[in-house]
Parts: sequence; C-alpha cells; structure tokens
Amino acid sequence: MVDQDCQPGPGCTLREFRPFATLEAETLGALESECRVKRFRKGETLIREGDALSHVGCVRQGILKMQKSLSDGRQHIVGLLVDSDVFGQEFGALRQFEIEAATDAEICFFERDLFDGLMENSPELERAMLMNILRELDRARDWMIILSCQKVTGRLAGFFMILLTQFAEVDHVLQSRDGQLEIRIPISRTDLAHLLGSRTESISRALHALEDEGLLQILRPDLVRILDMEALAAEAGDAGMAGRVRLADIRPSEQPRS
Amino acid sequence: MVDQDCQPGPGCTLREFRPFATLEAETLGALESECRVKRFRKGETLIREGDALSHVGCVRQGILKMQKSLSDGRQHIVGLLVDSDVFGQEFGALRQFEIEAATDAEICFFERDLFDGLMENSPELERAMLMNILRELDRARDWMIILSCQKVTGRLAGFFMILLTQFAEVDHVLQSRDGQLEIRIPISRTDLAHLLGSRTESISRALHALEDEGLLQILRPDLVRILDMEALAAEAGDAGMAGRVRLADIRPSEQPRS
DNA sequence: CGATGGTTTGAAGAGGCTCAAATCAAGTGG
DNA sequence: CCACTTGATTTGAGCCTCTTCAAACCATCG
Repeated sequence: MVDQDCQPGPGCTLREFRPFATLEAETLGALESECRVKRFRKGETLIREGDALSHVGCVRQGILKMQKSLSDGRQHIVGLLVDSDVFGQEFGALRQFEIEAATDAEICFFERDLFDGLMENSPELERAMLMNILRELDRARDWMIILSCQKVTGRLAGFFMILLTQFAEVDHVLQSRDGQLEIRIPISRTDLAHLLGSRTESISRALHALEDEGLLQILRPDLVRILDMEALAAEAGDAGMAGRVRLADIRPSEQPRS
Repeated sequence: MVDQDCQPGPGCTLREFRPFATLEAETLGALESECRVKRFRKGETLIREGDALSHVGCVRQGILKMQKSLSDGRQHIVGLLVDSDVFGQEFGALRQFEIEAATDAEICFFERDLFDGLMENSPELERAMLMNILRELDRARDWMIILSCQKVTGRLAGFFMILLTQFAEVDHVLQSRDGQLEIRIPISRTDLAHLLGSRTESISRALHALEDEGLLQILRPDLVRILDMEALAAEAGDAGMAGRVRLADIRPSEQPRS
C-alpha cells in the first residue's frame, strides 16, 4: 500500500499538527525530512487486516475509517481517524483493523523503524503518542455509548453530538451560517450504517424522522442544519454533551450554498 | 470512597500482578509499602462520576464495571476491570465514568501523587501503564464489535467469546469439567443488559435461545456449558475469535458442582 | 414462613430489517 | 446537448425481533 510512489514531503510542515506541536526541533526536523506524503481517493484501502505495519501514518486531511470485516460479510467501523490522528504505531499490536479512506485523504507516512528510533530518544514524542492513544480510547468509549441507544434515531443523534463536540476543527464538517449550525455529514450512508450498527435504509428513515420532529433540517443528503440542539442531545441520551459544544470554535461558512 | 479505613497492605505482594511484574525492585518496594488494600461488596461504588481522582487503583480480585449514566436514566457499561487492571491514572482525563463493583472485589490503592512521582522516575512503570491503556483500547473495540450485532443472541454469543478469549485467568470464570468448557457468568443479567445494550428479559430469552439451538447448556442461571464453540463464534460474527481460545490456560474445576 | 432480589415467562405493540423498486445526481459517450 | 450508465439515497410493504409491562417463579435470608 505504502510504496515508492510516495513523494518526499516538500509541503510537509509537521509543526502545525497537534501531536508534533510540542516536539523539540531536532526530532521534528528528522521527521519532516523523512516523511512521505501520499493521497488516497475515497474508498481506497491504506492498510489491510493483517498487513505488516511497515509505516506509521498521520492524517493531514480527510477522514479514514478503521473497520473490521466479520465472517458473515458484515463490516463494522470501530473508529474514524481525522486531522492529526496517528495510526500504525500499535506497540503491542494485539488487534488489527483494516484502514480505508472514507473521504479523499492526504496522509503523511514515516518508516516505522525510523519512528520507533526517534521515539526511543524523545520523551516528548512518546508522550504525544500516549496522548494519541488516550484520545482514541476516549473516542472508542463515545462510540460505545451511542451504540447503546436502542433506537436508531438516538444513535444518529448521538453521532451528530459527537461531530458537534469533537469535529470542530476537522475539514469543513461544521459551519455556522446566519448564526445557525450546519453539519456536513462526512461519510456515506453505508459507512454511517456500519458505524451505528444499522442499515442504510434505517439511517435514512431516522434522519428524516429527526427532521419531522423539527430537530434539524435536511438541506442536502450530506448537509443538515441543527434547529434544536437541546432536543438532539436529549434524543441521544445526553450524558452532558450539549454543554460541550463550542460554537466559538466553528468557522463561518466560506463557500456559497451552491 | 477511598479513605482512612484502607489497611496498609501486609499481604500486598505486587510482583504477581502483570503490570508490576517487570518493575525494578526499588519502584516495586515503594509501591508495596505505600499501597492500601480495600474490599468492596457487589454493588458498592468506588468512584462516582466527577470525583476527583485522588488515588490510583489496581484490581486484585473481582470485577469492576465502568459505567455512564445517561440523562434519561439509562445506564451503559463501557468496560469491565478485572485482575491486574489499573484504573484512575487517566492522564489527560477527558471523559469520566462511574466505577462500581460488579462482584465482591479487592482493590489495591496508591496515592495519586506518589504514583505519578514514581512514574516520572521509572520508565518501566510508565511503559506498564501504556500497556494497560492499550489493553483497554483493545477491549473497548471488542465491545464495539459485539455491539454491532443487531440480534441479541449474536451479542450474547460475542460476550461469551470475549470471556473465552480474554478471561482465562480471571477469578473462576472459566473452568473445564470432563473436557468440556464451562463459563461462570460473572455479572448479573441487569449488568449484562447494560453492557450489551439490551434488556434483562431479552438477555434471558437470548440465552435460552442459544440453549435451544444446542450451542450451550444452562446448568445454573450463572453457569453454562459450551457445547458447540464453532457455532457460538459464528453466531457472534466470528472475526477470528474461535481460534484464540486457549483451552490449555483453563484450569479444571476444583469445586464440586454443588 | 413471608420478604426480597434476581431470573424467567407471557402477550401485545413498536421499531428495524429485508427485499424490491423508485428517485436523484453525476458522469460518460454518442 | 441528450440518452444512458452508475452509484447513492429514499420510499414502500411485510415480517421478524426486541421492548414493554405484567406476572410468575425461585432461591436466599431474616
């Protein structure tokens, strides 16, 4: 998957990415000079289940999905990787997942050996990786909680609440327009179904049910406007998520509605 | 929760617990001399959501549940803590959960300040904590995967597969008798329902459905004999779990059937 | 023996899955 | 520019499962 056609990274300034922001210059320089940027189109597979992990990756742009294929053909998504997330550095590496691009994506790769070597000598890098893992653990539990809703509308509402609380800086997922919040649903209905443990048809019906109840408005299949955040949080079972939405972090829409 | 009535640990030999097995003598000694053992009865709360984490805990015996209470009164269990699991050392500590004893349990506590101080000076301890977190992440994803089954029988089968693959050393959950595998279900139906995103009634029905299909035999409400592991794995969606069951690790039953 | 907490069973209804078909948007090639 | 293909989303109808509410059952403990 990750091979010769990676470009040495001329535009690969790592400083702006959260995990690398606090690194000392020496380690940062070594990483920057050795990184390879590669682009993937939506649907392309980055890492197959069971592949040897020869590289460590960092998401520069786009959204990746970590998924598991079950023996009966079902697939389940166990997590999304977004801006600044690092993957492939699974130390003990017990479980393995397939990693696939959910949207067009731009990834920065490092040779695993190089990366491990740098980590040996840089407590900052090691600490950054620890933080990365903790963030993943937190997210995994968030997914678990929304999966605990038995109604699909609740799970979908929970998905939106997660986007609202954690995806403020990601791509153009969140935008505010006329003071109202809009969400660009960044993944397909199929992926959403795999993520929420349901079917595309049920997802579609649930979305329209939320619209009928007046919690949101469907502007396009992949774009919704939030009308009643409180009710949305309540539908999801809340757990104190509504309060964590930071409107200030969300940039006003730049693009015309089209 | 954790206060004066903790006993200094005369029987607190930490070496036998996985996370501490590789520690250098100095750190181990410091931990052993400062640890406090406390017992909890089934249902007691160890840490309330939002409590300040003044102590780090390590499970010596029993099973704890990490749970989240939702605004509509529902509860959901996001993980179980068993033998040798460490909790309360949530570095960045973003999300908080309530921790409650699912069975009678024996916990070993350390002052948080002491623990953090030791970790500063002991890369081995830090590494052990990293491994602890990776294990938790792995488990969280396992739970996610079994939650993705839409039928309760599938989720229950998945729960059994997790017990079979990961709980070999825990308490007396797994036993072999006459060459056949028996599982002591270590948590109540209510907890099982909270864990699998269902209701106690559905859990009960699903268990009996598995018996009717001949996959297992219910010996007591909390004790089942596995009759067809292949079929059980298939029911759970497999994902290669059946192969990971290590019969060799499971001790023969010592106690009479009663 | 009567209380109590956990488990099981029963019946009715809501909700989600399945399969099938309609709709829609975006490309492609003539 | 239009017809046609392609892929994704939506809608519809019937069936199956799970939830809900209620009651029965069962073991344990005063």
